[in-house]
Amino acid sequence: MRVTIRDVAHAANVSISTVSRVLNDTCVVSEDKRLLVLEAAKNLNYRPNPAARSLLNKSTGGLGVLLPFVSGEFFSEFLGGIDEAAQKNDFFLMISTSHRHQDEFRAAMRAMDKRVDGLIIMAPELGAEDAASIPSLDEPVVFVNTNIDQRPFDVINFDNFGGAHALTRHLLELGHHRIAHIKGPADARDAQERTRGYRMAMAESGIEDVVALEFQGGFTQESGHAAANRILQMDPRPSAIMAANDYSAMGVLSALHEAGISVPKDVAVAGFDGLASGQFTVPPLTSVRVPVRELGSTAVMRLIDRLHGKLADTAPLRLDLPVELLIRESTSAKAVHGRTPAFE
Amino acid sequence: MRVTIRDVAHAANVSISTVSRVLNDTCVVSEDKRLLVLEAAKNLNYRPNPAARSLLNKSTGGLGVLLPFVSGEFFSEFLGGIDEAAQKNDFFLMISTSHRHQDEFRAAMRAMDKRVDGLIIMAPELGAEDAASIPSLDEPVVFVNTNIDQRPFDVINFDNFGGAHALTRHLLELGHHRIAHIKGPADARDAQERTRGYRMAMAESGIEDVVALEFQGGFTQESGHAAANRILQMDPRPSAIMAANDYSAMGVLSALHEAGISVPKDVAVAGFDGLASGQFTVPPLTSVRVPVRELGSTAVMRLIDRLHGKLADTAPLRLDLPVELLIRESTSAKAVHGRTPAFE
DNA sequence: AGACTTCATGAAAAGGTTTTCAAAAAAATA
DNA sequence: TATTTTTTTGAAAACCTTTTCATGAAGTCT
Repeated sequence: MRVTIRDVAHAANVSISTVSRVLNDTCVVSEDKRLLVLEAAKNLNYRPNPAARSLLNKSTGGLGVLLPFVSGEFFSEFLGGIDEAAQKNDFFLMISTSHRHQDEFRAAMRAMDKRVDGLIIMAPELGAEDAASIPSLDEPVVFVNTNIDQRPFDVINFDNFGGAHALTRHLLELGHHRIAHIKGPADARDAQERTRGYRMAMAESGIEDVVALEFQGGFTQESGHAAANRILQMDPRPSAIMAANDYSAMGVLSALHEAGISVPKDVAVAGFDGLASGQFTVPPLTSVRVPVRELGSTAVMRLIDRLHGKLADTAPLRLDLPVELLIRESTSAKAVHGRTPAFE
Repeated sequence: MRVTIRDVAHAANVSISTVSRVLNDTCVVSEDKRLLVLEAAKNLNYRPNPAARSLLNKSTGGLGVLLPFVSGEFFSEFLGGIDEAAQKNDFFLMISTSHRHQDEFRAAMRAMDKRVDGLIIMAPELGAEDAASIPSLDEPVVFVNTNIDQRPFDVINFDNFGGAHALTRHLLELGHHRIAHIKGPADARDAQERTRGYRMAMAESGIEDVVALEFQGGFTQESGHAAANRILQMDPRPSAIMAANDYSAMGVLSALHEAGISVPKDVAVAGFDGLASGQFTVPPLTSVRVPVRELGSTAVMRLIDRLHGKLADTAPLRLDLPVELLIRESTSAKAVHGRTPAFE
């Protein structure tokens, strides 16, 4: 933090206003002074102080991203989509994690406040009552993968319900009746939607007593592994397991393998998210591809449109991105001896 | 950007100095005024402007992270380690990607400049000549997974050479002689080190003509897949393939599977990085675990120590984090019918 | 009680930039 | 040439804090 605009002005023998004008080319300045300034700035390695600048501008050129975790394939792809879109539009990125905790969430909000021009928030665990108590910020916010109804925010989600419904139907059509379901974190809205899709499909097939088939999980391999072991102890053993996400499903595969149970011959397994690594499990995992990368880029574009005032009096967005059923060998016995799912 | 410290001062009927003192509790102020200020600030929902603050302080409370990509298991875990350590120390995080491009790298450097107190840079493709031309910043920098010699920066790397050497020896000890090697990006220093380890181990075994066994890859599944197909056309076919990272190795597995070649019976396969998803490939992938999460947290801690001036006149750090050989079924035939690698 | 120290408080400067406003210089018009 | 218009330039205000300095009040000591 050394060389300032004054130094450049002095070196070029002009006023600081002129330097500012040249560097932002905001006005016409005579060619000779222009060159003088440019050279002085270069020689001194002058780099404007963004703090001073944004104090006037009231804009930082940054976007804030608040999400539960930063690692894991799901969040990582999401960030990739965000990063790409942000970079293309010359915004820098500030990133914070909540770990699904209220207090970390609030702390992150506070930290982002006024350091960025807008926020993208993914907080699936955010309930209606929490939402009401969100500290109000001055920046526009786009919520993703979050159920926020009562506030005038843009919201972009996946069609979790539809995906889970289609996936459950797929299992039913394969002839499965006793389909166990490993749920996601109890307070995560996306997980709840998936469970809702499962229940609906089951109910439509006339299978009512579904609660006994549901097991609590936590979107992690560990929880999937543990739940699978409990499922294996049920007396009429379920012939299929639908996990709320791919990580849980991988834990299930691992537990079944340890127990010497063949997939999908003895038990079919399905996940949710369509992670790339699902292609490489044994057997490759049936899942529902959610366009998580696209979610990131769409959110950025929407946010930037808001920032540019293009959407000044547009109604808040409610968008559910479509999902896609990925049928692989963990459910579809016929495919077991076929080739690996397409490798692109 | 509405309510300022003036408004609070006015509401509490004190001077702005007093408000500042209360909010930062930097001096003693009488209890009655203190309460008045606190209440006014709360009522008005006052949140200090970080730009104004850092203009005085010359500190932002942020760390910048510059890395090739933000998605993918490797970078994702790295970010996880960084995030955890940064959050614990109350630093926010600014993140940029270079995509291995010089110009994006420079743009990111410029964007970070003065917006953060220090930088963590991962730029494996940065050569000696590039390093010399790094735009000089005022903030301290810790380089990770980057070969920078001639500058007084802290540098933390993995023992890529040692890991590759050990992995190659493992294959040699299994009786393989014709071990093909799929290299990483030509300009990536970490990839070069891995190739060096491979060559050294081969040479030590008296295998000299190693160049014919080397194939160019790019750290991606696609490149591994393509290279494997070329390897399969060699006349005395190699009995083992050592890829420069796990993603390439997964591409290899995929190509071998398509060609109906059994792993490890016909061809043994090994990767590098020890990604979690390597547990789930068919068969599970032998690899070298690099402590990438730890790399992130170590870098943060080192950087924060520098910021606090604790290392004022300490010599720049040169640290190679130890790596660990992970032997799984893709190389070790005996394990093929054993159980899945430990699931924790 | 007087001199001196401690304490709480406010005024003002500083930090680095952008931008408004006015002045000066140059060009154009009569 | 005198006057008006246009163009270029610099001075200063503004942005929002923190911090130094000075002031006045309160407390302490002989």
